This record gives sequence, C-alpha cells and structure tokens, in this order.
Amino acid sequence: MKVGREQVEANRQRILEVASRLFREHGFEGVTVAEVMQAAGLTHGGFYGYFRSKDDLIAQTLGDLMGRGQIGGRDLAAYADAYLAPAHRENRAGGCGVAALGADVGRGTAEARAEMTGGLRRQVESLSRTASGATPAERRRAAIGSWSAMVGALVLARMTDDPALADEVLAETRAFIAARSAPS
Amino acid sequence: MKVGREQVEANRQRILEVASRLFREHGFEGVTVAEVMQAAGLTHGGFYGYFRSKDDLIAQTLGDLMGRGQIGGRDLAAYADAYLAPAHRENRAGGCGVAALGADVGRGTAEARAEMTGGLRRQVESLSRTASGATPAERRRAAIGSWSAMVGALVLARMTDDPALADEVLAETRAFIAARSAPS
DNA sequence: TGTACATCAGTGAACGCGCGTTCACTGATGTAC
DNA sequence: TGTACATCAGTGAACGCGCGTTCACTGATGTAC
Repeated sequence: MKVGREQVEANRQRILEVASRLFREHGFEGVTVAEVMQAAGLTHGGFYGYFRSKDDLIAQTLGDLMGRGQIGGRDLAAYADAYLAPAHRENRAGGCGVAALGADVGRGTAEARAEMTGGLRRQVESLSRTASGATPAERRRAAIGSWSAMVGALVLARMTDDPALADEVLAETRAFIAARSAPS
Repeated sequence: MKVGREQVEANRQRILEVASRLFREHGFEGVTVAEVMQAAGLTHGGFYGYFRSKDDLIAQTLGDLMGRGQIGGRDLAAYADAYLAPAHRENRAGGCGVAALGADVGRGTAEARAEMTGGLRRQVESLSRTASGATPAERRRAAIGSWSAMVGALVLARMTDDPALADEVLAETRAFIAARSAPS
C-alpha cells in the first residue's frame, strides 16, 4: 500500500537509525537487510525502494552517523573522559562508529571509506580546537594522537573478556592522554 | 589418500599460517573455509580433520598469531616507529592482528576473546619493560596508552581513502607517543 | 468540494547463489606377523 | 626383511540453510477534472 510523503521520509530516517545501531552492535556482516527492515517496522521487500543495495545502505548509514558530530561543545579532556568511560565500552549500539566499524570499513567499498574519511577530518578539526599546544600544528598533533588513543583503547577494551583489564585500559589511556595535554 | 605424520603437522601449521594472513587481510567473514584450504594446498573436505568448525579455526589462528610476540627485543620507541610506518598500513596480511581483527573479535566467540586477552596482557607487559616512567605503574600506564594509540592510529590510517591523511595520522601519533609528558 | 483514476510505497513469495558442513570413498601409510 | 592388512588423511560431490535481490501484486495516496 502506498504511503504519504512525510511518512516515506520518516521511514528512511528510521531505517538509517536502526541500521546504524544494528551495524555498530553486530558488524555489517552480522546484520541482514531483513533484520534492518523488521527493526524499522517494515518488510524486507521494500528495502530496494530506499537503497540500491546493502552496500549503499552501509555507505548512507556511515554518512548519517559521521555527519552528526560527536563532540558537542565539550573540550578534548571532557570528551576523552566520556569516550573512555566503561559505559561507552558497554554501549556498542549507541557508541562510536569508528571504534565499532572502522577496521571493517578499511576493507569496505570506496563509498564507505570516503564517508569515514570525511568524518575523520571533521573529528580532528573539532578536537584541534580545544587540544593543548602552543601552535596550531601542536594542537593538531595532540588531537590526532588523542583520537588514535581513544579509538584504540575502546577497541582493546571491547576485545577483552576481562572487565578489570578492559577498564584498566580505558582509565590508563585517559590518564595517558591527559598527561600529554598538560601545558608544556 | 593417507599422508605421513610429520606431513600432517606441517599441513596444520600451513593452514594456520595462511588462515592468519587471509583473516587479517579480508576479515573472518570475508574468507571461506574452502579458500583457506585451497591456499594451504588442500581441498575443503579435509578441513574437519583438523578443526571442529570455522570458529575453532579462528580461535586457534588467533592463539597462534598472538602467541608469537611482536616486539622482539626492540624498545617501545623503536617498536612504535616500525608499527606506525606506512609499510605496516599497507601490509594488512602480514601486519598486526589486533588492528585488523580486534573489533571483530569483540563481537566473536568466548574462545577468540580469551586468546586476544592473553595476547593483550603479554603485549602490555612487554611494552612496560621499556616504557618510560619512574615507577612500574607509570611505565605500565605509558605502555597501555602507547599501545592504544598505535592500534587506533593503524585502524584510522587504514580506514581512510586519503593516503596523505593516513600517513599524517601515523606520523603525528608517533610523535604524540614520543612526546615527553610535562613534569607535573 | 467531490469523484475517478493513475501512481507508487509496501508486501511477501520466490530465486539463485555461496557458504559451512557432512559423507562415502580412495589410496598411501604404518603395523602385525 | 618382506608381505598382508588395517588405518586414516585427503578428496570431491552433495546437503541444507540463509542471504541479497527480484517481482507480481495490493491498496492507500495524490491528482486531474
């Protein structure tokens, strides 16, 4: 049955939203097109009215996910504290798309990599604004190094089956970043 | 046809070796059992004489891969230089298993996560030996923070479709790790 | 404003392919005598 | 040492299932008059 125009746009947004959460939780290959559509309250046949293929959904989901900046006014230290909290380790579906999917995107389509590259550029520029350092180059370096450490720590913490070790990785990386952000 | 005892052990080692390279390059789900066996010079039917399942192969491959330490006598700074070299970014198949597969293992079986946890413990202990710091706790902190930054930088560099940005991430993360924390 | 019709979002069965896994069979190995 | 036989690593066809994708159809929406 046909459906109204604003309903179509709402459906499209809901598909992207649920796909984003499912992909972050289970990975691209751990989620089927039918599961995405069911989670959006639709049947799988309608999928191809919205997207050309599953790869197209992946690319558009990443664009949507990377489009909305994460930092939201916090400075680098406050952002790192939130990013490296145990709550983030446990919240895959609502957490950082780079830590959850970055390695898989590296093996993915050109479109997916392009979306993530744009997101990386914006993230580095955002973090550079409040990173510590006397010159723009120093602040950019602190932003890049801190972002690498955040992403890596979350990957390591989620990989581990020992919660104590996982939380140690998060806490020590947080301190490591803070130590390098002290005024020189 | 039956085959000699040492041939069986050699085949087992070759399966683990080629699986390790294929998994790092294409991910667990991007490699089939038949591809692994073909790369090892065997046919797919013989697979189950060596492993109980594909998941069993994954766990054993990770055990084999994490078992051999990566650092090999270098100090933390020298190891970071090699780890964050562009050559490592391009060499997925022969490179670090954590950066290539860590996020996927986080969603994987208990066996796979246990193997990676053991590898993480050994890596942190190894790096702690040559990390800078006045106390063991400070050295361990430097080891964990540096390792997080290395893994994250490699994930980010490989995710990006812009080689200049990728190499910037590697070089700046290298400098970030090398930077001495300000005296407090 | 009301009515007739064309459009098209959504449905669900079906297709085709690839994958992990199984299995009957083969023939070289290793052993018992 | 040589021979007969049992073992079992490896083969390749086959199975069954799940997945991405297609398609004929339905019926509510939006539009032309």
